[in-house]
Amino acid sequence: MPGKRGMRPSGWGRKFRGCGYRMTVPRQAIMDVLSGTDKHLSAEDIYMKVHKMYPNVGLTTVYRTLELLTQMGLVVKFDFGDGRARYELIEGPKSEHHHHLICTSCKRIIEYTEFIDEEMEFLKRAEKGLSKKHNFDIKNHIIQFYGLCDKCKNKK
Amino acid sequence: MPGKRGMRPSGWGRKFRGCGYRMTVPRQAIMDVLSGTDKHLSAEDIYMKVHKMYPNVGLTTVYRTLELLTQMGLVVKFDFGDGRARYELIEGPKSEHHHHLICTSCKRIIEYTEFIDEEMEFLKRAEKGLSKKHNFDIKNHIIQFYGLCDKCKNKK
DNA sequence: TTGATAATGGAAACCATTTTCAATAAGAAA
DNA sequence: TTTCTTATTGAAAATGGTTTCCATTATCAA
Repeated sequence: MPGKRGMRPSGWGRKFRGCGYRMTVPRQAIMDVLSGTDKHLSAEDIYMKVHKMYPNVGLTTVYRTLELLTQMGLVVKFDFGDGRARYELIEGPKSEHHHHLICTSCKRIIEYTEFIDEEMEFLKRAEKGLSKKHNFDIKNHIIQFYGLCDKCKNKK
Repeated sequence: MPGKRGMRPSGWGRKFRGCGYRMTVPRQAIMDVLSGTDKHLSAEDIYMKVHKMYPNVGLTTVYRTLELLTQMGLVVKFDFGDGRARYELIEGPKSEHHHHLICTSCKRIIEYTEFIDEEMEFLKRAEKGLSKKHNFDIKNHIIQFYGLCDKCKNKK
């Protein structure tokens, strides 16, 4: 007889309730999708994946939930310049801390996970200083490099 | 009789032509606006400023020019999550290298210029390594910190 | 000065995201 | 377990920043 009386509350449920929100089927489904991928998904991507299991969950709810998660600091919202936002769980089991190179010519996105150690060192100091000076509670960050990818730099 | 035969070509004109583009009145006006501010302006902001001097320049042209400048690597395009992009000249006379803190609750943007020295050190190494490994020609970067500003962290 | 064509502007189209609102469901209280 | 308050939802419509279309104009090399 595992568990004490009904189902073990999902870790996410606790998190939602802790912030004063309710845990619902659509929200659970969206969390499942987000924590089951290591890619940066658009709202529509997530909607389609959720839709397979729960066809009655609407796109509107996906947007609303993503906004909520972003505000709660659980999700990062990226803009790669192609007109639709991408979302990533900040610390999923599959996720690895990474950043992006963005080609300003062909809009290609390259992920990289190198130099995270050096980055950490710099960020630790910067975050500490910025938190104090601006009285700002830093929860997350993004770093994006812009330039020309190997294909585009040799064109023209 | 200053200059040699007509006007000295604007530095920007040379830059445009060097990339195979023409220098035009709207483009010059947009460059003037961009290099005359130290703020991150939206396309509409720029359009309105240009409009005062050249009322016949259209918003479409502003968008097109900003896209061109971004591709040329002269301008950075920011997304602060409020539904409209912001643009900044990378090295204007008034501009100082800086980044942003973004409050995920009230969407407030705080600019900071501190820790640029430490940043430089980290970036120099990262850029060198990333350029080599991914054969990517890095021209620019953005760093954004997300979290709660002083007002929002004490709410609720 | 001329001519090829890049650039422009206004209107219409696009499309990701948000708003509206009546119906539903989560979960605290009884 | 049932009740009740109200947060949440879904579908459709609205929004609004950005792009596309296309006929006209302007740049600049020859």
